[in-house]
Amino acid sequence: MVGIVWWSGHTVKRGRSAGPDPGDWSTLSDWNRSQTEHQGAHGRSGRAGGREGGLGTMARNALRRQPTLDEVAVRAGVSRSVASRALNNAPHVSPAKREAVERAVRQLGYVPNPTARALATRQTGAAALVVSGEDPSIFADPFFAQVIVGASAALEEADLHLMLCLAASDRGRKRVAELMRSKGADGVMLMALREDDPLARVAEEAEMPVVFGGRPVGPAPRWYVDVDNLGGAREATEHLVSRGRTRVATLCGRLDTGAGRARYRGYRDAMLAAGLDPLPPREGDFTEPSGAAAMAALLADHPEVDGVFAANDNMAAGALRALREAGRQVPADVAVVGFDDLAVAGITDPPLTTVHQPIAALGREMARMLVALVDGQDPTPLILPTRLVTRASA
Amino acid sequence: MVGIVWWSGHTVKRGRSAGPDPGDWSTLSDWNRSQTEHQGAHGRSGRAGGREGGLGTMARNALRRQPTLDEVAVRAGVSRSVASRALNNAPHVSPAKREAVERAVRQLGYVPNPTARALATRQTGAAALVVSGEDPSIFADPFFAQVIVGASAALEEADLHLMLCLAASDRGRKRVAELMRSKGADGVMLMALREDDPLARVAEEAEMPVVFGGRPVGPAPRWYVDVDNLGGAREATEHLVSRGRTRVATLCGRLDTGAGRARYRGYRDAMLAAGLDPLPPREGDFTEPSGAAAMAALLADHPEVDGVFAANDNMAAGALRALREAGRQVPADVAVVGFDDLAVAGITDPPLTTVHQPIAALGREMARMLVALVDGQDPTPLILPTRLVTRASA
DNA sequence: GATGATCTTGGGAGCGCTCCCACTGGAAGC
DNA sequence: GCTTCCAGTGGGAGCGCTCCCAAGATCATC
Repeated sequence: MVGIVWWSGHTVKRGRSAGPDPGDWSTLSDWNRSQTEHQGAHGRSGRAGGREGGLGTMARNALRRQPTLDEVAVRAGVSRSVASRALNNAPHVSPAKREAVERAVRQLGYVPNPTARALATRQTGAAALVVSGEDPSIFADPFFAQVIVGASAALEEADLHLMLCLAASDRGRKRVAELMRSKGADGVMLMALREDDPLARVAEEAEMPVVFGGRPVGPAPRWYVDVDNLGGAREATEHLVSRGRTRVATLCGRLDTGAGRARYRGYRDAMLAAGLDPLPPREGDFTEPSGAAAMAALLADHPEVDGVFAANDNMAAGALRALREAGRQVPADVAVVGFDDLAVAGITDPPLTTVHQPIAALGREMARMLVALVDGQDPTPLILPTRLVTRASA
Repeated sequence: MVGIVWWSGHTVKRGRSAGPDPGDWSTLSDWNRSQTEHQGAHGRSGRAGGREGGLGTMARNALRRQPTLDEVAVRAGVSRSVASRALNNAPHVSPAKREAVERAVRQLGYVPNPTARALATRQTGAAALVVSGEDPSIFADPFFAQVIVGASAALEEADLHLMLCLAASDRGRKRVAELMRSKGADGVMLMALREDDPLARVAEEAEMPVVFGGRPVGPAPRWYVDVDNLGGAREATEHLVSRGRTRVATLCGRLDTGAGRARYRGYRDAMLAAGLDPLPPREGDFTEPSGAAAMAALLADHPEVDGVFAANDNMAAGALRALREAGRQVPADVAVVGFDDLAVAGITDPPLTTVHQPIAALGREMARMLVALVDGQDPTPLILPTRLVTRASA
């Protein structure tokens, strides 16, 4: 059996049958104690700290520690270099040794330590998805869940892990900034950035691969994936017009977001193209209550309205509720079109005609673009198509 | 200016004003090239690979590489040890030197390298949230988004990052297993595990802190956070009974999940306690369509039903739709109660009476429990209370 | 003023991996 | 037969940090 230096000067016998050695235990215990005392800036103490007086659990954990590549190499009768090459199936390894390494890996149950690998390669093997916004609950929108599903699948293909950062609080934003500056991830996907979000600048300064999800307001970033908000909104409005609606209004989303603005522009363009007067936008914040409020206000000011394009399904659902409460029939009196085609759209009464956007694809393409970027390629921005889904509301 | 060894035997001059040095550039370029050739098992090539012919960008990136703790120490005129202690505000550092280190950190824009720290401390600074299940789209349920919001906030307090793992595909499950075995995270939160999910065993074998979200079917794990499904379901059923409903059925969720089973049991208990006959459960899978289908089937077999407890809001929404299609009035003919109190519950027509469960709190408490575990404490399982929210449907 | 006790300090080993490089021996080319 | 080449190999430095330890500085105590 090989002797492995555990800490400076102390030796732990290894091998499956090696019995516990009191001397080593006390060493470990000392080490753990000092770990605990030296608790770092982040306020957590050492991992293996003194639960239930310690010896039993701690010693067991410590002795059964992960095998290292060195041990695999020894067992396979090769050098660490060869073992490493075999593991990463790199060239310059004879079939025999490759086989020996594989066997040793299996016997020892070896799993490479990703942290060590990350330190050596300067790649963390993780990509971060940052969702920015004041209110953490905006994230509760099922929209993000779908983005995540898509991104997760694409990252899985590239064998990257997904770190999720909800940059709502100041503290959260600071952590994201630090993550980027410290290169704690190989790349970042940035979503829902407001105008002048400082995180955009931090990302740039950190010179780290960044893909934007949704073109932010302002100058276009170099890499982004977006949905054809303009075209979708135009199509929605055209649909209302084609149904003979002439007094069509829009309940727009926050105009300091790219999507909110583009969807409003699409509405406006379509109205003008049809020779109709666009009504001034009613601004909401993409939530159901804001849609209901905007709709109520709209009805008060413009009772003659006969068609409504809402910036998303949540707001459309709110509009439907406000219309119901005002005694208007949908679509007979007022036709309503939403945007997103989330699950809600099928559940509302009446079911919502809405602009379908490929949300999971958005996530997937963001992730793929990021992977390409991390790989050193230079992908081009991408706009994903939308399509109108006709249901009962318009 | 200090000379820093870049790779073996080559030296790069450092400092803000150090001009580019052709010799070093070619070195870097060689290094990058070999990085690209040696692409590893994971199929991605070296990070800084040859985009746009290389020299410009690559050299700039490479030269402006992150300052290290050593450089901070040199600049502050102290040893690396002192710098490290100052940084982690550990004791045994004189105020003067502490100040000097802080200044150097500011001047250099130093950010500690989390990977190196992780390697040295054997703590990754990340916790994983694993969502298990065949279908990745189950994750699209807004439920998870809220769990994430809660967990994220709690992890933020402990300065841990959140890794999100959707263990849907075989590949995904394998990656999660490897993540656990390689200790790629300090702890894991496991959600939506089916009966006999192999990930549970892997987690145990990896001897890594694990908190279950929702008590899985089978023997209770040592650490879990759950919602009072039993009590909530009982309360929902009692509510229906108290409204004079006697032929009350349940549309239950998957009975191989802890929540599905507990909610069914709660219904059953309440019925028996009220001296009523529980109807055999109609099983769905927590989705809207499955709720509609189950409701339709129920109506076919038991047209006399006058009350329905659905295992969650999605299924309740489906039931509402099926009832509407069957021409039944809610709540006049059939009263409906859901479970979850998600956003849908307020949007359905009529709005849903439902059992509110503190989902964000579930995520938060899972994360807190995990942090405690990582800290070496031994927290006790937690059951969070539910409460009935009465709206129009029952 | 000598003897500890405590606080500060820097050196150095270690975390577990990757990758450069120098070296070997056999196949190919002349 | 001799170079030339290259697949195969192992040694060793390096990634950037933490933490042990021994030694020096400072202070209190008798």
